[in-house]
Amino acid sequence: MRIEDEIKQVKFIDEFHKLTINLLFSGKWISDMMNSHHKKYDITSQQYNVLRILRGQFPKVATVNLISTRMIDRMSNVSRLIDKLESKKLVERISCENDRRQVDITITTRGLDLLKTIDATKSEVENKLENLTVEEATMLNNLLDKFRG
Amino acid sequence: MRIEDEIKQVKFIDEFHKLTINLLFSGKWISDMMNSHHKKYDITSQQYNVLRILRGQFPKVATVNLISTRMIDRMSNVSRLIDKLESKKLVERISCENDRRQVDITITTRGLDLLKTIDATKSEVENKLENLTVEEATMLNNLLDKFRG
DNA sequence: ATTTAATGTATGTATATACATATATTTGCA
DNA sequence: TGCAAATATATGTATATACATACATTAAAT
Repeated sequence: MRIEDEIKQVKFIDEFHKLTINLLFSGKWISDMMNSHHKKYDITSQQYNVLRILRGQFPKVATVNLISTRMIDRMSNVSRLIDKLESKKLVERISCENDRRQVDITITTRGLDLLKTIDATKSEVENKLENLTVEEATMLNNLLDKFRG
Repeated sequence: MRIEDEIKQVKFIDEFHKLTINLLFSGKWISDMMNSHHKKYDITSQQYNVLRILRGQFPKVATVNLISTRMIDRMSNVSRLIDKLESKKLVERISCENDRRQVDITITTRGLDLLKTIDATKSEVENKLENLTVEEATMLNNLLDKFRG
């Protein structure tokens, strides 16, 4: 569906103006869909993202700092995000001995299982991906990277 | 900058997986930049968006309903957004006579002036747009529309 | 060695947001 | 006409988020 129909706007100043709105809209659109998928498993997309990062590190530990540099949606308070995951027993926090400021975080077996369950079910987003060919997806990726500079 | 460098992720399952992350990241990236631009003028991007919609209608009035169907980032409570704008005297609310459920909203002169000021200064986003040619922007727009289906 | 700066994490607080629900009014239909 | 459903907007509430700031620890400088 064309962006002008999505937001019922008939005219844009130019193709660039349209692009900023299209990017804002598409980003929100995809994040809403992912959120609704993750919500079925009682976590937020941010929490899911942290779990993915931790699985990528597993069995190595990760610090709060490392997590925040790798997050898609960087936020100031990763601590509270970890609080949530810890209370659900999806991650573990162990204070680091070498540098006592640091906190080492690992994903638990339960966390790994949850990820496996979530990833086993296809989200709406993944279905939408079928609208594009591999070539088109590659082109989109390159154009997005080029746009951000 | 390539998305893999932005979030320091080396491997993606495939080009589609990379695309979902790239879209999420790019959307957040652009919305953060716009937010910081709007913040200088003491409004949020959502409020800016509403003002733009109202200017598009001006001098006609707009209802809450019309505004919400045209918003980039649709939200449930446009009412409270209008509250904010009203208290800043950027919009006016007049209850509609024909249908007393409706509330007619118009942008004030002050609101129009603020928009003019904001749009006169180029945002970071607009500078970034120079990374792309018109052809590339058009291609991106088409690919985004096709992706959403 | 002692002070200062830098780093890593956590927290206080105000605001924003999502979601459910309420209120008022109008419409449609038995 | 009278009453249920639909529509338009507003509000209550829990949670999320941004932003500033605090705290503890380590590194650097003098």
